[in-house]
Amino acid sequence: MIDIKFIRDNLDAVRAAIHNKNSTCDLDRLIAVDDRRRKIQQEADALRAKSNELSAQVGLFKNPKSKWYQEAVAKGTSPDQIRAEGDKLQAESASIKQRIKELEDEEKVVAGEFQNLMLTVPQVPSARTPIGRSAEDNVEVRRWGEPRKFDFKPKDHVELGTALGILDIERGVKLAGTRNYLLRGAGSLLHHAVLRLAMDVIIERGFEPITVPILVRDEMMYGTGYYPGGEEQAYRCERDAKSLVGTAEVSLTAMYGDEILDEAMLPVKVAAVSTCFRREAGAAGKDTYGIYRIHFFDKVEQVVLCRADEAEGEKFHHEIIANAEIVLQKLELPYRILSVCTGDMGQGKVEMYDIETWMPSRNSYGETHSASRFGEFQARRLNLRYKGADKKTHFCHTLNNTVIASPRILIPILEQYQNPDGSVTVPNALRTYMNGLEQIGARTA
RNA sequence: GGAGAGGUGGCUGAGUGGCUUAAAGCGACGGUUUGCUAAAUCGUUGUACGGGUAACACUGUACCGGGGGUUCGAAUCCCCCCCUCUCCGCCA
Repeated sequence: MIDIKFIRDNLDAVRAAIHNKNSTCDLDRLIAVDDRRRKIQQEADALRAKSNELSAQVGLFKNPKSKWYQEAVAKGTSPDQIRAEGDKLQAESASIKQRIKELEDEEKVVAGEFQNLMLTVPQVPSARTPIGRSAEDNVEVRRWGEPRKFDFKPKDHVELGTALGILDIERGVKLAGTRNYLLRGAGSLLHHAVLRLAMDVIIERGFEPITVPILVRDEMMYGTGYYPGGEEQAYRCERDAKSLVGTAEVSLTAMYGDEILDEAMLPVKVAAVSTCFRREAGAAGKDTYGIYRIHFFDKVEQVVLCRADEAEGEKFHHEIIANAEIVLQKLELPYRILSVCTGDMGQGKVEMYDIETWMPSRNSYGETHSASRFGEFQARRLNLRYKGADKKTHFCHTLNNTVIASPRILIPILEQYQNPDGSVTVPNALRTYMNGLEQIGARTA
């Protein structure tokens, strides 16, 4: 959500954002509803003021203990006269109440529509964000590392993992349906090793590790911008009005919602490893092979809450991207960074970069990380604020990025590190997390 | 899951229908006093949305966990929900 005042003052910029982000937000309707909302408020406020005034008077007339009453009696006014006067005012008050009631009913309807429209207004993207319709218009920023050139016919991760007995998709599907899997033995160890490495890196970079709920109240989904619109993508537990998160970003970002932080607490840098649940509705038939697009996975996520300062937000954006790069570089996996275009970035984002890691079986880079900067979009929805040195409260700015998501990252690991005999060399950086294991499969001796 | 007790400003805590624009204290901020620290003393002290202004000032409304209701008038009475605590039961 962005500031209605900002919207009214920057109609052109918002209109452009709606167009460039392929948003269906009806800006004209929003402005019309807001106009009506303000009119109603003004009228109702005036009536309420009048009503309060009358009630105060009636109070004096009806309360024999009041100073006014006692003075009136002392002056010779009879209790009957006072009561009659009070009844008259009371009748007048009642008629005003009737009109207030009507206005309030309309206010409720209008405010509801206003809220719904406000939730659909996109954040204005940064000036350097490329304008485009879809993922095809994303712009590559830089690359690191060289994709491996194989002198034998490389296998894909499913062939490798199944033959090694570390990946069992069939039984995963038997248990839980399509897009499910089992990781076994060294596969499971590899999965945990990657997460441990990522946690160690992010902690070393100054982030507080936090264990968070992954089944959260729906309002956290609204607060972080996943709802409305993303309900189909999430597993909702309707009878509890809660949802399984698709990322720990939700819990980490909403953690301080409805609070006013001391500026000295900022920036808040937190990270969590959590299981992530995604229904992948609408993705039927897409990436059905292997463990690329699956219903559950584990992810180390990093979140920064900082002051409402554009430059500071940009600084932290670079920082959280660098954090993810450190992990990939430790794993010696080639990757590239994309500046995500307006049409592909999501309504709440100011700026977004994806990191794609080289996946031999796709003969291309595949998305493994996503780094977003939201400005105050999420903070406004979450009512997440801080008190600044200027004594005023401001909405925080929020950012987040993947540190590592597994098992998707196992795709490039298995495929890049495979050997001609079908074994897989364990990346150096992971060996300490796997009891020194150097190779999965064929004998090392 | 059962029974009970609660939820008031940054914090503690009064307030059971109208002299409450939420007492008092603490904290914070500002002034005075002071060789420094401490103490004393005086004052200020929330949020949101409107109106107003160049910006202040000023001003209206709402807010005592959330939402409804009763009433001319609700922190206070009624209903529903959420949360916390205590005891019991169950349990990794």
